[in-house]
Amino acid sequence: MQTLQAVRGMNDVLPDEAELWLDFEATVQDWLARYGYRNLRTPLVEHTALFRRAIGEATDIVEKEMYSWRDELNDEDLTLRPEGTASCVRAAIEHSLVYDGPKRVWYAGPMYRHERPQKGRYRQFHQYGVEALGYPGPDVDAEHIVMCAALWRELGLANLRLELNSIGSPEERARYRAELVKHLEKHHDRLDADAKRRLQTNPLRTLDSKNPMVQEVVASAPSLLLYLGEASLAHFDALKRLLAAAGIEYRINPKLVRGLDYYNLTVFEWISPDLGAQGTVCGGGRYDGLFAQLGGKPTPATGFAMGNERLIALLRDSGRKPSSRPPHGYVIHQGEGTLEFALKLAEELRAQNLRIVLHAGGGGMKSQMKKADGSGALYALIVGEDELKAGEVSVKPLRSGGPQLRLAHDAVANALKGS
RNA sequence: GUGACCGUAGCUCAAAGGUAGAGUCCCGGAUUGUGAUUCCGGUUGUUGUGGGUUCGAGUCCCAUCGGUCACCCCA
Repeated sequence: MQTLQAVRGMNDVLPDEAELWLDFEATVQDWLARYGYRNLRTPLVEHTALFRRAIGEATDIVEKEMYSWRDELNDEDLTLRPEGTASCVRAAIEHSLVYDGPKRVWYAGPMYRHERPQKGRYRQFHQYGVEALGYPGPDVDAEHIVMCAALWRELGLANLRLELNSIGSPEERARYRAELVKHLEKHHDRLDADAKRRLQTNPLRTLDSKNPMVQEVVASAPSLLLYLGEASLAHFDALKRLLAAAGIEYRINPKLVRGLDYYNLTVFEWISPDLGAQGTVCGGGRYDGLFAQLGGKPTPATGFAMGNERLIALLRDSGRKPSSRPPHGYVIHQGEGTLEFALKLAEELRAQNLRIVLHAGGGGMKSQMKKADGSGALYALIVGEDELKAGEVSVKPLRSGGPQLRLAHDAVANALKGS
């Protein structure tokens, strides 16, 4: 029979690696709590219309990357979420979450985009997302960037750089867009197919093209920053002042536009030089128009998301080992009636908050000792027929050179705790 | 979606068209109740899959699936 494999671009995380994930998740969740963010959980599946309206019809995500299907049972068009912000805003509107004031929330979980997998890019990937709903900024914009910097410090990631831009209001962007299209059309013969197609759909995306020829055309284009009005500039300046006061280094990148339509004003990305072509580990920005666009009351908001796979890859490459929690004891049993005793002993010890592995699967003394060693346990707890008769346990240290002791079964817990 | 490179034992890798191997891991034994070290022995497999060329294919060709990296895109 042909064996089945995981779906392309969707990966198993085996226990050795999963331990690093657990450490990462514990660090992130503790960090979120320290900033006063609360968890919001939304379904992985949403109506397709949500993403079409939130992310934008002309974006790559909506045009070609969504896992969408028609649920014939209900006559509904459904989609596996390609990102988390749209769901958060939908939930906030649906449950009037910001009715009694703004809210800080976070979400986590898998996202799905049908792209060709490569380093740092998978069809199922995982994000932590942070959203400040109902805050006009720029104070929370600064908070988000400052808290990112704190997390990188805590994770021991020193090599990340911050790129920052303001893309203004929709009106300012529309005026700029018209000028940019004029400029690009003057150099029409030097544009590649993508850039030509985007003239109609999404010309701003051409700004961060990697094609050298297109880059030359873009380099001579007017800067988006020149089209920002007074209010947008004031917001941007205030953010820059707050970052300077917090000692955050950044680089203004006027070509940073981001791929989702809902952004306005602040946009930013944290980028690692150590991840190849997919260097962005975290990105986000302000999306003041999204609530209204999804039918809610106009509500300012801002947020960002980080990619677990990419951050964990950096942790792994930096030599980070998962914190190990080896068993305190591995219970070996041999002889008539010893399993019953061993089972009770293991439960007693676990009730004392000790990590105890009870040997299963039979085998001789020697092979059980080997399993005890391989488990990483600090002690082998041996129950043979002699011990059974006396109600005792032989306790053998496996990691230190101490002597093997023979203890009453109810004295074992203290012996293990004392180590 | 496009391109380049790569698929051999659970893992890391050899075998330059002529009998598929090593290390590691795993299992057993060296005092029938004692691990990790040492010694001895043992299983590693439809060479990703399907075709083709050839007396003969792990090796060459085609297709397909998968991996890696890049384009594209973004977390």
